[in-house]
Formats: sequence, structure tokens, C-alpha cells
Amino acid sequence: MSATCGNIGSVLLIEVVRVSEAVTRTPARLGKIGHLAELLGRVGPDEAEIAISYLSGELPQRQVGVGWRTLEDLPQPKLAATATLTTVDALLSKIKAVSGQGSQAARKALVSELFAGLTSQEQQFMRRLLHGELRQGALDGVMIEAVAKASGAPSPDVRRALTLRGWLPAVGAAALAGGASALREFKLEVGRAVAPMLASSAPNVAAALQKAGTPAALEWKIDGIRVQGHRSGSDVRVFTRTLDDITPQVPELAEALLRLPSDDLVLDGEVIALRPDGRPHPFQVTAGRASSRTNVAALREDTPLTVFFFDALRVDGTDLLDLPYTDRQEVLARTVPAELLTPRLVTDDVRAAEHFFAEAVRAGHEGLVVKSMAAPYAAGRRGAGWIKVKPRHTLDLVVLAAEWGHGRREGKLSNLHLGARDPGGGYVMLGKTFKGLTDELLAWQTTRFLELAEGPTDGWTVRLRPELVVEIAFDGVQRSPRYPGGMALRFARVLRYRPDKRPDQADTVDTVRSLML
DNA sequence: TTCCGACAGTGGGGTCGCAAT
DNA sequence: ATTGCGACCCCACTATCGGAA
Repeated sequence: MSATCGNIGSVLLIEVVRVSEAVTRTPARLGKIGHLAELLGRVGPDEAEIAISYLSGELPQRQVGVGWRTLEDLPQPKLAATATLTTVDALLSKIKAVSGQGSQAARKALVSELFAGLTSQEQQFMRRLLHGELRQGALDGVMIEAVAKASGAPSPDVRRALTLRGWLPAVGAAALAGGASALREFKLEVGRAVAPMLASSAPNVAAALQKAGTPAALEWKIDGIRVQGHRSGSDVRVFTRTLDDITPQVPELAEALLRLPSDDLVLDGEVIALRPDGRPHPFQVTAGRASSRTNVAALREDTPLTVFFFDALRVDGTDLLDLPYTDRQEVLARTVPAELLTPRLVTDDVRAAEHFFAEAVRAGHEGLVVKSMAAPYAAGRRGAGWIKVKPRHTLDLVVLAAEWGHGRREGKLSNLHLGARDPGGGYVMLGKTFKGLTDELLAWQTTRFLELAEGPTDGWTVRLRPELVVEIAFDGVQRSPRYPGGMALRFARVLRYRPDKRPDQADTVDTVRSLML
């Protein structure tokens, strides 16, 4: 069924779209991997990056400045599928270039040109891709296995190269061209971001210790922005968790790196805005400061950033990723002055660990990250090496409305509008949540909500008589410019419904306000 | 045979920069 | 001056597959 395979620039977009559709139809992961690997086996070298990128749900250009609004009215589709991967890719690069320098009209024209060259099947695919919602049940995790299968290289080797390179299409193309030996060419490179190691979570300190094994290292979880600092001589770069370069936004960090005794290093840490008394500002303050690109010099006077390092990936030109945590810590401790190190305790005692947790929270931080002593720096996976623990607050709130869900939640009322009781009468909305719902609960609440529906609907939101009380877990209360009470819940999720409670027994806005302080 | 690790999906609040209004 | 959009900072949780135990 394929067209001319192997010829340069010959792979059609429709071939990739058909594979994506087959992947969507196939629930089994191994089946998905099979479909993807089959395509990878027949793409030319200059198309491999594009195909891998599209089929793992991202664009080679990363973002091109096109969102849902730009995709609202599109031209009529073509009947014949003639677009090739390379021509589509070239147009997207043009769109990105235009987005970078003004004129929405010019961008819109190019987007129209792109879509006018696609069949309706291709248009749908491209829309989902641009939205970042491919929804085919395969992203990087599955694509890694597909690359391994198609290239014959072991999947740990593919994963390892991805860690070091940070971009799967490049790794996949190299593997397809040169197999396992090509993957060994990927090395840690100072100045190029490494995929950061991530943490899984546990409900409490004891559970985290059990997962990590004892003794374990406990570190304060700082509520700021994750940063990876690179230094080569006097050249410094700082990357975020998604590998974006934010060097100009965080001069304090660049200066801190330049003061260190090693001039060839890669360190992992967190930046946060601290008040003069050393306590953390709310996350919003740190996020605003770290994402400001204008007037940085003035902003840093008012809102200085502090860095806390917690890991060393390379020091004095030596790569440390494969060393156990304890060895990396040793190097970190003799490279970084104590005041720039994340507070840390090694223990096998649950009581001591819980005390340290309470101390971190009392100091205004998020909680702890519990780390296994032997774990290497295994980037990109949320394994058992690092486990975060945070305190959990709960409130009994009233469901004010619900929104229809998408994808696997299509036809289900999914997203809840949550209100606290106003002692003066009525309810004050504090935000929404869709988290914590099982399929069973989703089905139940859809039926129940439709019985309680009242008032006007915009076709998307169903307003309810305020009768249902639901117990909500959340991480904290933040200032809100959006909601009427000036407050919103951070990371709200459903724990359970409270059929035993009437709405007049729900928590009040005053209770919520007292939690914001 | 059961258990559990890893993945993908489903969306949340907030902020900044920029273009259009 | 204000508003809308896109991008990105933080993220929790459930369902599912398939290898580990």
C-alpha cells in the first residue's frame, strides 16, 4: 500500500496519518509499537525525524505559534492526498518564522495555505498535532520501543541517548541509520539540556521511605522553578524542565554558577524567590519573576531569585550520571557552598524523617523528595529513585456546575465547578477539578447532575442546583485574579462525595481565606 | 496467577509577551 | 489601555498493558 519508499522526499503525509489511525485503533501497546516500527522501517533518512516527531505527538519546530483560535476556520480540504512530509515540514517552519516576527495575518495566510493542501483526513491529523492532542495512545514512551524495534538497538540504549540528547527524533533517526553504535555517539554535552530526572509520589513519608529503601536521603521540596545549570568556562546556560533556555531571565543563577570552583559542570536544582526573612514567596511570585524577560535588572532588585542545587550531573569535566546518588552528592557537596545546597537529611528512621518533613513545611516549603541512595541519574522516567511527599488539605465544597468531557470522557459530565459556602448566602466559586474520578463515579455523577440541572446552559456547562457536597483535596489556596472571592485552590482533586452532608454544612469562604495566610 | 511499574489521557490555575482592538 | 492568544511554569489522578514476581 505504501508509495515509493526509500526515495528522498517521497514519504507522503497520508502514510503517517494512516499509521497514526492504526495506532489509535490498536489498544495493545505491542501492537502500537508494531505499526510504528513498520513505518520507521521504510522512511528515508531525511524524513525519519519528521515521521518520528509527528508520530510521537510533537512538531520538529516544537511550537509554531498556532493554537486553537488560529485553527477555528480552515479552508476546504483537498480530495487527493499529495502532501509530502518534507513539504509540510517546510511550511510549518515558515509559519514559525512568521510567528516569531509579527503579523497574525501573514501567519493565518500560511496556515490556510498549509491546510488547503491537505485532505480532510490529513487536516484532522494536523489539527490534533498542532493542538498537542494527538490522542493515539502513543507518545515518547511507545516511540522509544518502536525505534528500538525498527533499528535493532536495545531500548535502554535508545532511552539513554534520549536522556543525553533531549530530543527523540534526532536519536531515532540516528538509531535507524547507524543502530546501537550510532546511539553510543550521544554524550552529555555542556550547553545542551539533559532530560531531567522526575519524581513519582507517595501519600506520606513512611510510604516514600518504604519505596526508596532505607537509609534514604530526604531533601526539602522547594516550590520554585526546576533549573539545569551548565557552565563551560565563562559560558553559562540555564534550562527548564522542558529544556527551554531561560538564561537571560535568571542572572542570579548564572552568577552563582560562575562563582563555583569548577568551570566545566552541569548541576540540577530549583530557583525560588525568597522574602527578606528567608521564607518563600507564593509560587506565583517566583513564576512571574522567572518568566519575565524585560526589565530583569530592575525586577531582581525587588524580587531576587535564590538557587538550591540538589544534584550534580557533571563536575570538572567528569560525567556523573551513572554514579549512585551518594557519589554524586559527595561531588556536589565539595563543589557548591552549603548555602546553595538543598536542606537534606539521610536517615532510616521514620520518626526523624517525619520531623524533617514537618520542618520543611513549617519553613514554608512544599514537603520532601525522598531519594534512594543507590539510584543513578535516570532521566525522563518517574521511577522509584525519587519520591515526593506533600501535605494534603481537604475541604467539603458544593458542586455548582459541571462541564462535558472530551476524548474518553465524551458524553460524561467531567469537570466540576467548586464553591465554598458564603455565610451571607450563596456560594463562591474557587475553581474547577476533573481529577480523582473513577469511571464509575463519572457515570454516576453524570446521571445525578442531569437531575439537578437548572438555569441556562452554554452547551458546554451545565449549571446545577447546589445540593451535592464533595470532599476535595488540594495543595493550597492561592490568590486569584479570575475567581470572585479572589482565591483559588491549587491542584484540587475529588476524594469522595459526601451524601451525609447538606450544602449548608459545607466549608465556608472564611475557612478557605484563613488557609491562604 | 497476581502484582505492580510505566504510560497516556484528561484537564486544572497562573504569568508573561505580543498583536490586535 | 485593554483583551485575547499562545507558550510554559507548576501539576494529580485513573485506566491500561505487559513484564515481573
